[in-house]
Amino acid sequence: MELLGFERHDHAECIRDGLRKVERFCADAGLRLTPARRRVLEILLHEHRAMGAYDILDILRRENLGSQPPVAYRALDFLVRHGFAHRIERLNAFIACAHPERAHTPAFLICRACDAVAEGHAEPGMGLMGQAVHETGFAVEQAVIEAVGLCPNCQASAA
Amino acid sequence: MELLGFERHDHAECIRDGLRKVERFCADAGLRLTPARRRVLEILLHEHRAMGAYDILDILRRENLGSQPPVAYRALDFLVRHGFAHRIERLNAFIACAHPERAHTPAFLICRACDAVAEGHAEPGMGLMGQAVHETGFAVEQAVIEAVGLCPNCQASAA
DNA sequence: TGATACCTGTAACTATATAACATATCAAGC
DNA sequence: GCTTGATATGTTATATAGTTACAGGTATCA
Repeated sequence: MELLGFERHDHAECIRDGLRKVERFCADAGLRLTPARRRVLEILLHEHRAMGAYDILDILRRENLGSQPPVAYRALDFLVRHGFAHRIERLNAFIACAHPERAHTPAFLICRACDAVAEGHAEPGMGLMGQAVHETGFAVEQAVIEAVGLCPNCQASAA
Repeated sequence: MELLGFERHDHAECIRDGLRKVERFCADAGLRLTPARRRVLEILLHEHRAMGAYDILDILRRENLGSQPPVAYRALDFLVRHGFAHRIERLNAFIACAHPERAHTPAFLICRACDAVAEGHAEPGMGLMGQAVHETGFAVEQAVIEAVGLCPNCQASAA
């Protein structure tokens, strides 16, 4: 499992890189990365945390990119559908994907103190669920794996 | 991983048994299983599926056990807090716990066709998340594991 | 250049969840 | 029994999250 999210990094480069990868992917796949969609992705990459649809909408509104909820939800739908962002069920929020270059089942570590979210990835049908799936014959199409707790930084602060 | 939910069973007995276990636990632990709480648990056991808070509230209303959202949410909070029910994040819904007798991390298999939900249990810190937790030092307090797909019955119907 | 598919704008609405505060009930110690 | 503190309930209002529906715009390609 690969992680990202609790460490410091060159964030400007990380945003540029994220955008570039998605632009590339869209160009190759014939997807339309329209201004609203691009801006929402940029916002998510920039904030680098899980954001509610209405938080995003507030920003879009200020920039005259739309004022009604569907604007945000449509852009988010697009990003999630194509794996450029993920929805965090536990938070009713969205976050840019940490490695959009390949398909994966994301697994999130959510810090309840600082709200940081780290994304790892898990093989579907592995570990925990693998056995259950095998026993019952359930056909998994999508998996939600989210852990809530304290990140290393907040554990240190608490102690 | 133990499963429950896609098979037929003696449901009347299953409700009685579920209630009895919780009554027993509350008596032992000095918890107050008040009429509203008891009734909500009974409803969840009876329906044997994930139900929204407002579905439950409708029933309570008909029975004069309360008419406003907090009535349902408080009862559900109590049940979830003590492990007698679980919240399914993916569905914004609640379901009676399949084995309230012992603490566990639930893992759900959610059928998108018939809405049945099967509950298994997972050791926290095992499998997928174990390695991530180890690598980062993240302290997991609670885990959400939910898979969406097709249950065996619905796969058969589809074919 | 017209058909088609896809994207956007906007109003209204539905669903889910919480805050706040007054009142009631319970259980323990005096 | 009475008081006290903790816990539970009733109720109004409000916050937050997400969808429907429909009119109109834009890109693409035959």
